[in-house]
Amino acid sequence: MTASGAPPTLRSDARRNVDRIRVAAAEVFRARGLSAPLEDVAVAAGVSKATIFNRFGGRIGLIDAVIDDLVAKELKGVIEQARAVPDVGERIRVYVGALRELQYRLPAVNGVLLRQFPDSGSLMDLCRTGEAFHGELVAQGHAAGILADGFTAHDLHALTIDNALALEHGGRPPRADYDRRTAFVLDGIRRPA
Amino acid sequence: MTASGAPPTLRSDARRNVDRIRVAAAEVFRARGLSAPLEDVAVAAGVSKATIFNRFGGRIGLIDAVIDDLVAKELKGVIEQARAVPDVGERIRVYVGALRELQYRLPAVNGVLLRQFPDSGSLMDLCRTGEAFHGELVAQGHAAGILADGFTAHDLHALTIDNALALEHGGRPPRADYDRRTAFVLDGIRRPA
DNA sequence: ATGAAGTTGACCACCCGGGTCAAGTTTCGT
DNA sequence: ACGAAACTTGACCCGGGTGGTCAACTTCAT
Repeated sequence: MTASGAPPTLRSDARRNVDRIRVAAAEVFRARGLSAPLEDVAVAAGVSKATIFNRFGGRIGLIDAVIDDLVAKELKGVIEQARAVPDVGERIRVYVGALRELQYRLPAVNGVLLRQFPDSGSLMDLCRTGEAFHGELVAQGHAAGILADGFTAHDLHALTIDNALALEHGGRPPRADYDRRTAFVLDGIRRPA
Repeated sequence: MTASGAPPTLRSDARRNVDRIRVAAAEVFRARGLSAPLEDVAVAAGVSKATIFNRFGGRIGLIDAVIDDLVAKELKGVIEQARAVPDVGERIRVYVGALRELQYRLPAVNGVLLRQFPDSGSLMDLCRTGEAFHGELVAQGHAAGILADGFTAHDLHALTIDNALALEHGGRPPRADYDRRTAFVLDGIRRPA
């Protein structure tokens, strides 16, 4: 049942503001993570903070409204990209590399991985999707015998979490350093030849 | 020249409080890191927060007063322990393992590695000591040809920093998981056979 | 033009920790 | 024992950041 108490259509100015806020939130969250001050989103949208509360109910509502275009598409893209790789070893390398690249490029994704807003259903769903794929990938890796003994899906997840924390609280290292370290990480989790 | 404006000796109650605060600070910092509320240190010492300011001037002074017994000894111990290992590969493994163990066991050490209080000279000195040893170790590792190509002292430092951030902001994983991941880290930075 | 929808700036509450100060308490020399 | 200096303390202020609210004003739609 649809809520019947609210008017079915918004007034034109309200609709315009909703759109502006969505766009602004996407920009601000993209660049500075999901914890960026709502005040800044409001300024970027050219509205007042109160309007965000009026239209979205708060940060969670706003995240739910933009997470799909912001993070879900990119993250799912990385997973699909990896799934398309036929060789298991290469698949794991592609996935870890692409995910780390995404974490570097899109701070918002770290908010998802870190479950920064457990009250956001869409965020938690997305996080679970990622985690499920980790399970899949690690199972395939062990089946093919190319992962280090004892390496678990949990370990893979911890890898991404630790990287998210490092980026979030430690800042981004130069890209070259970051990529080099990605290679060390990958070497550490594969079975020694 | 010694400051002549201040009385050379403290009154007995003041001396007692200084000792109590030092002990309490060591305990609290040890268990909860160098950012633990001074209020908590005061309570543990059975004095008021203001007394800490009277006696130590603030957090920095307090850190300077306890860092040696708290962290410096342990950290230098790890370095000496590693230096005593004859084989280079083993030396690196011992050092990384022992340092990670220390980071897990003693949150205060992470505050040092993260340079949480740049105004504390003793803290910064200690941090530099560690960094210098990293340089030494990596140079030896490359000379012996047992480190991965392109691995730098900076990378080793980043490894410890990232781990510090993960422990600080992500909490401690079960010990078994942590140790297993230590092994993956080590495998990732050594030259493939 | 009018009333409802919508917006807004200013405001409140909260939490947290660093830091300060007047007033009260303890020590110590005489 | 007593007075002054040393010392401690609770209560206070501050800044910084965030979620959230509301009366008054503006804009839209009919």
